Amino acid sequence: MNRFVSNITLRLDSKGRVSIPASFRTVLGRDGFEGLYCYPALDRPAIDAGGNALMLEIEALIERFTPFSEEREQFALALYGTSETLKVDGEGRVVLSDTLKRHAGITDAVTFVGLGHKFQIWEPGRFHNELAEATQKVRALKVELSSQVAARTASGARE
Amino acid sequence: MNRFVSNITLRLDSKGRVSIPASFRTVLGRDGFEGLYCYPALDRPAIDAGGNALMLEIEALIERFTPFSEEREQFALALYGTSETLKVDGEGRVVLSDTLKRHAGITDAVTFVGLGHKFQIWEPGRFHNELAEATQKVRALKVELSSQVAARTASGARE
DNA sequence: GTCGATTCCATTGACGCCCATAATTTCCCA
DNA sequence: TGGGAAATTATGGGCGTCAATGGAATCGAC
Repeated sequence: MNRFVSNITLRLDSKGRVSIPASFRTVLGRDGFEGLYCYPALDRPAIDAGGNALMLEIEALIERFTPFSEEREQFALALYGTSETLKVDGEGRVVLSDTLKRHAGITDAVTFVGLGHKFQIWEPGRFHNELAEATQKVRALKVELSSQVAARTASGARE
Repeated sequence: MNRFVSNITLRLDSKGRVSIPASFRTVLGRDGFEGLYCYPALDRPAIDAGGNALMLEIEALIERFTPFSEEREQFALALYGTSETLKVDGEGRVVLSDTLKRHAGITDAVTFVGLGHKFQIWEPGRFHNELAEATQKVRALKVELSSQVAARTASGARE
C-alpha cells in the first residue's frame, strides 16, 4: 500500500513523544524521506504531515510564482516558514513542536488520519466532530451527484 | 534535508551575537559556503540570507536583463551593492551589521524563517504580522483554486 | 596601554539514541 | 482449525551528546 488510509488514535508519553502508526510508517518508508515533513493545516486545527510527496506538492505550488515576486515570497513564508521536519526516533516516534500542538489543540493524545498522499494529525475530540460534519456533507453531496447523473442520463448527455 | 524550513526565534547576546539555528547550519554546510551571504530584502523589513544557492539565484536574476541596461545596473546595485558576507564563529554564530539590523528593525531578538533555498531574518514582532498576512493570502488562493476546479468539473469541461 | 574584535572554554537544558517491557498481532505447524 | 511461538507494536525510561548561550582569554590596531 502506498497511500495513507484509516485513522488511529495514540497517546503522547511523558516526554511528548508519540508513535507514528506502523501502517503510516511503511508508507513513509516507501516514500524515502528521513523524518516527517509537517506544517499547520491552512484552514483547520490539524497538522498536515507526509514525506517527499507532500514536500514536492508544496514546492510545486510555490514555484508557480516567479523568483523574488511578492507572491512567491509570501507563499514561501507561509508554507516553508511554518513547515518542520520532525525527527523520527528508532522506535518510529516523533515529538510535535509546541507551535504545531497549539495550532491543533493537542495535549495528551492525537488521531492520525490518512488522506491518501498525506495524513493529518488531530486532537481526537476535534477529529470526531470534523468527521461527523464531513460525513454529513458527503452524504448530501452523494445525493446531489446521483440526481445530476440521473438528469444527465435522462437528457441523453454522453460523457 | 537540503532546504531551509520552519521558523526559530533566538536572542542576541550582549555582544550582538546570535546563533544560526542548527538545522539551517546543516543546510549551509551542505551548500558549501564559508560564511553567511546576506542583504536587506528588497521590499520587506527583513534580511535575506543563504549560501551559494542564493548567490547563484541572484546572479541568474540579474543576468536576465540585458547588459548595461538601466534595470540591470539598478538590480546589481540593489543586490550586490548591499550584500555582505558575515563570518560565522566556531559555535555557529554571526554578528549582524548595524545596516542590516536597522533595515529589519532588529534589537535584541530575531526570527529565522526558512524559505526553501534561502532564509530570512526578521524582528520577531514584525514576523508574526507578516506571517498572519501571508497566511491569509494563501488561504484566499486556496479557496480560489478549489472553486476554479469545481467550476471546471461542474461545467463538464475535459482536459 | 586601551579598546574592539575574534577565538576559545564552560554551563545547562533539551534532545537523540539506546535498551527494556508489555500487549498485540502474525505466523506456523501439529 | 486451534494453539502456541515468534515477530511487531506501542510505550516507558536512562544516559550521553549537542545546541544555545555566557563569559574569559587572546590577538591586533591605534
